[in-house]
Amino acid sequence: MDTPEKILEAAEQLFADKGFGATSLRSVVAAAGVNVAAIHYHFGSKEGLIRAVFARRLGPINAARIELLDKYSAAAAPQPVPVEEIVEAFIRPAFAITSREAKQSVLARMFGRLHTEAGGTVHAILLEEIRELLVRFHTVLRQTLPELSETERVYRFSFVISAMAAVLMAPERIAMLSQGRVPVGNPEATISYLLRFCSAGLRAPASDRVSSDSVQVAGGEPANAGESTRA
Amino acid sequence: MDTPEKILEAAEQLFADKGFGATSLRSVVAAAGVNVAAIHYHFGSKEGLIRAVFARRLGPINAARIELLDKYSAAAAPQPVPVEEIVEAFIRPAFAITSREAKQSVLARMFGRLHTEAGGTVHAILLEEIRELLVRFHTVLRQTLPELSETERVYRFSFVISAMAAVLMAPERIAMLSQGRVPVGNPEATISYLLRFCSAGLRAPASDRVSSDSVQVAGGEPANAGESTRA
DNA sequence: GTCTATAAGGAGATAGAC
DNA sequence: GTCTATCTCCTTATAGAC
Repeated sequence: MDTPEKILEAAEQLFADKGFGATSLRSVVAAAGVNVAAIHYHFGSKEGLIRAVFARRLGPINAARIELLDKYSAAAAPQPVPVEEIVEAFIRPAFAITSREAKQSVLARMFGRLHTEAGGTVHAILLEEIRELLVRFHTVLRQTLPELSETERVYRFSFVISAMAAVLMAPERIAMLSQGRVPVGNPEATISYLLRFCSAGLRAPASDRVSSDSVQVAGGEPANAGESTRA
Repeated sequence: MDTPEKILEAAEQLFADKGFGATSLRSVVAAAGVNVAAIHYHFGSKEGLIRAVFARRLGPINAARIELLDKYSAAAAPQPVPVEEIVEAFIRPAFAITSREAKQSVLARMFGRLHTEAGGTVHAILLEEIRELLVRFHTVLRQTLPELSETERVYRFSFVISAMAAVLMAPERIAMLSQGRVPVGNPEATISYLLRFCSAGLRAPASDRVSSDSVQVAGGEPANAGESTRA
């Protein structure tokens, strides 16, 4: 393993454990067994390192998301994609990378942190990377749930992201919430719980009246075609 | 306004904006217009300050949560409390404190941060303060949703907490997710969206088979009506 | 109680020898 | 490419005058 890779591995682990802001470059080089100057030589700055760590992982995950969504889209056409499949296409790839390797949940926790660590550089990096992805998912969701106002649809999908991100970031928090009574760590079970909860939540009857609210989106389809109150 | 209070106000604002770890005591004293040494004189340390900031706010919110839950509990007796009311009892008090004063969402964002800023001191402080509250809510939830396994029930309530915390912490993230198309800031609408989504999610058909896991509780509806098995 | 001054150390980043 | 040494800045915390 060459020096840049050693640094990336160590940084990933530390970012997952302590967060981006709280991880010092000095702790990274100590964990990687390389020199202090190596990070700046290879990545330029701390922000450059964070960016590189993500670039290595976020791409494949988002590609898998799009691939799954395309698959479900094709299978459902010309009907809208079922809610469950939209949610699964978004959630599963984020967990998939976890169960493959021994490192377990390091990646998952780092990505969870990416969603919850607000403000500043990190948030900007995330947004840059997933903007296109979100447009894609919202487009599909709009067809599946036309009875929701644009606003409520966006809120609901943000709830899905939040629930997923939180459980990715700190699976052990679940155990804490239950005073240790509940086992933790089975990714397949977690995915299943998330799918049930989020799908039902997305499909809940609309809260907004569908009226003046629907916002026209450039390049998107007209929102709120038929108004059906479906559970 | 005396010095300790000035410090608490300024700290609250900064913690909400930048997070606990990223807020330096120097920025707090600068914002409060007091001296560097004042914090240590009045609160002993940074951790002492964090603790004091929460002690001032978390108590009343959790008291309001319990009060609401008791009210709904009494109104429903001897039936289980409806899911919507359990969720509302948990969510509304966290937003209520927001809309009262001009400070707007400072408090809300700080509490959101409290939920999402994982690890270390802050998490320990939170857990200490809300342990009793969680036991109470889970007890009520167990009666309302006896068809869920204990594990799935705990997961689902953690999703509720996550969704709420995320929107409390960064309401502007919603706007970002939607490329700025969606307006933000109406607390009552946000509560309404959360209630719909979370209630439906909690009430979704069980994913787990109810076997050895479920803790038996008296007085529930039949379990697992129309269940389509999905991984 | 409040201030100035300062201690003691960690942060990110860089220059220059090898 | 990798190292040592160092710069500059910022952090928490404290000592002691007023």
